[in-house]
Amino acid sequence: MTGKNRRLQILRVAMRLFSQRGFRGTTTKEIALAAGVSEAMVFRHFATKEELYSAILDHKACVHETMDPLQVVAEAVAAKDDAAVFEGLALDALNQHDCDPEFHRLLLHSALEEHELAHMFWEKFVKRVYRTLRNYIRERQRDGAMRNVEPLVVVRAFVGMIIHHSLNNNLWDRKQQLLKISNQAAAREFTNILLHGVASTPGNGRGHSKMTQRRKRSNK
Amino acid sequence: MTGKNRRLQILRVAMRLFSQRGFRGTTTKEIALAAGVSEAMVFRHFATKEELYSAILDHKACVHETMDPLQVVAEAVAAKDDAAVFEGLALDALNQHDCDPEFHRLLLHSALEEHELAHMFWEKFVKRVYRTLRNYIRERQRDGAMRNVEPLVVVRAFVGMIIHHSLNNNLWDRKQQLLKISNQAAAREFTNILLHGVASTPGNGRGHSKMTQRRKRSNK
DNA sequence: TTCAATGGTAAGTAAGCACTTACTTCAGAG
DNA sequence: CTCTGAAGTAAGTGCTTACTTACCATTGAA
Repeated sequence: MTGKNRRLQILRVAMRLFSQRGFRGTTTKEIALAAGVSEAMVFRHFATKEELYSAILDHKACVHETMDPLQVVAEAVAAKDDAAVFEGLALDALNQHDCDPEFHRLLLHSALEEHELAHMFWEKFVKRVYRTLRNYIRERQRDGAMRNVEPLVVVRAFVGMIIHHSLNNNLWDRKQQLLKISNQAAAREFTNILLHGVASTPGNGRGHSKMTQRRKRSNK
Repeated sequence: MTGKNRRLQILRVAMRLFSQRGFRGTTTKEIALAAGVSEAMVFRHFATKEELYSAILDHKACVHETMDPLQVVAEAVAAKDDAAVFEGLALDALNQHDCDPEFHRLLLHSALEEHELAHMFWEKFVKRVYRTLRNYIRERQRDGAMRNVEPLVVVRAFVGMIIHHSLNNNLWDRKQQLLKISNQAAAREFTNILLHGVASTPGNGRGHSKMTQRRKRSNK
């Protein structure tokens, strides 16, 4: 087997094991065994265990940091079709999580271990998602299509529903005993709740309702 | 120092360390050092490291499994004041997470490591929360105060917002750079989104009166 | 005074860990 | 055929880990 292929194979095996047992919970011996080579081979390709970990994270993260979060629903954004925007995003995220649950676990592990990946992921991916979605919501608020809630709160609520649902399905309740629902249906329902939840109330035109003004900066 | 006190002290120290670095990431030596005793002392009180871990989890879990999730908002439930019910629950949960972030981390670690605590917590606490809230929502749907969404989806959406917000604040973004908001405000906004999101639509039922009287008592 | 119970430790041990060394095998270029 | 370089390994090395042993020191009741 060529060096490059071997390297990639070790990387993949290690990723699987790290996501299952965490960084500290996985030994280099296990990785070597699972890859069908000797431990020395692992260290020929990656100087240290830490470097192997970083290589995985870099490899995974670079996929995320290049893409535009709203790209997948670009035309819905252009058409200002809120339902299509949010439902599309939700569905995409849920599907992504389903077909790559390892990454989610890896991220959690690294957040708990305070590895820099967690920070990187936050900075390069999460922040951008929040920013982009906030801008979209702001625009729709100016259009009078949504009430004047702090956009970031709306983003958090929406992301919360989705991430929590995924976390449930592939960490806590893998058999979905508590709630079994297709990704399509989940995306639709969550979007429904959110959009009704932030819709401008009837007769409130541009969203400067009593209700939204009443509750600004209530405590000091 | 008496045996009982020492035991408790070791337990607390260990909990702190486990929540910071995970089970495998924490050595018995570190625990002993942090408790100001020798390693042998740790093993006098807890036969194995695993037993120490279990003791912590049992100790923590027993608090949760005895209490009724809706008890904290019992009178709001009786009065069918939806806003007070959900806002109260949200606020209570957020405050709980704030004053005991260790438990949240411990839970995540144990879920990732597939320790039985995670399963226990799910069975004995989460399931009950879901069941109780579902029943409440069902009742309010029969009252005509909420539209006919699958109640468990509503619960998941609501729990998702809250848990995700807490997770953000004490795992990913401890400085709250992305979104800084008081627990009161967060509870209020999330509840607002949810209740508007599932409110019965105009002309669809008899439930508007509740909706309009929702916010008589202002925030403090 | 004695002595057993209690709270505590210093100094282990065996296994496991990340990482290294010194070696073999073998395909292809000259 | 010979030589080179890359793929691969067996068998370490030294350190860390969970856990143990054998011992010390104080206390308070008999």
